[in-house]
Amino acid sequence: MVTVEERIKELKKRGFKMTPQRRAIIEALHNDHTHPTAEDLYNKVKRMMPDISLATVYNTLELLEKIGGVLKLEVIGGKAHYDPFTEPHIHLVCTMCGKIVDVEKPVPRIELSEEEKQGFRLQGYNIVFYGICPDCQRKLN
Amino acid sequence: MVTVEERIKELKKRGFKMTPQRRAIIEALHNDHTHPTAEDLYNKVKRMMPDISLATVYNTLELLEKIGGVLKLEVIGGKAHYDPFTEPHIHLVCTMCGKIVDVEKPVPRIELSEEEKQGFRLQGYNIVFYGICPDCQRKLN
DNA sequence: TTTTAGTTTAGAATACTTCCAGTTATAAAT
DNA sequence: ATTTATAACTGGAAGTATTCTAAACTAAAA
Repeated sequence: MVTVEERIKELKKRGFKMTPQRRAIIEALHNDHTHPTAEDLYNKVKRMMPDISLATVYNTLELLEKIGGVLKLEVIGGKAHYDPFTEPHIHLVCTMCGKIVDVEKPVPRIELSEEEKQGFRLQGYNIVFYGICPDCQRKLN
Repeated sequence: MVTVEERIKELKKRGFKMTPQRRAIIEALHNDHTHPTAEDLYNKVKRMMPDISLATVYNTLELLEKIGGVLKLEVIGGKAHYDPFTEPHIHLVCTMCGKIVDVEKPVPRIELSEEEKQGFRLQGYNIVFYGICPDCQRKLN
């Protein structure tokens, strides 16, 4: 797991300025394993930094995404979730409440032949499982 | 590949009414292998049926989704795409323009252990490859 | 036919995200 | 330390995609 300091070092190395807002957002993201949305992070950071803007959270997440510092998960119901753990891994998504958890399992290696690639220059792939989480199963009864 | 008539029969069997709008939307969807958005379908159907409403397209797609008659793909950039081919298959998505194509390859079987499921009741899984399509590669030069 | 319950329509409402203009702060240069 | 140039921040407006609403309409059953 990459640390907060490593992410910050990477940003500086690329010539971006370090600000208290960025540090707070990166820390909040790294201390949160629930795959928070931008708004979740905004609410967390606002407790320590009441004047921060939601736009700054979006800007910082976009910046992190560009340098490979966060995975943006656009899986269900219009709200993007962010994952600080950027190594390839499988996600498990609840189709009722949208909750996302990581699956601790080696990602199966899937290769596409040249024909299957259809001329695309491949960048990677995602595997997402769908299901109903324990909480929502309980609500069904 | 399931036909338009089979989809319509399925809707009737479940007690839904058949309307010219629904038929037109289902036909437009089945004749389109580009994974259209709701708006794409709206624009296509409007040529034959100028008074149709975008809301009807959304309603019909939601209805189809409920009976398993279409796959809703929420992969990139906020706009849902719809796929009339509902057998499990791999998708290839362009990260520059959002284009989606099907991959003709048997879907690898991936099993999760009880521990890996974390109490979820599984419903299925998706595999999505990301890359840059031939058109967008050309634009890069 | 008549009935009725489901469907369509247009536009309003909502939800998430991006954009914008003015202000402020960082980091480099002096 | 001070200055300076530029990047980043803020709050609110704007932009998209989708859902909601209420009135008018219509498919299908009686």
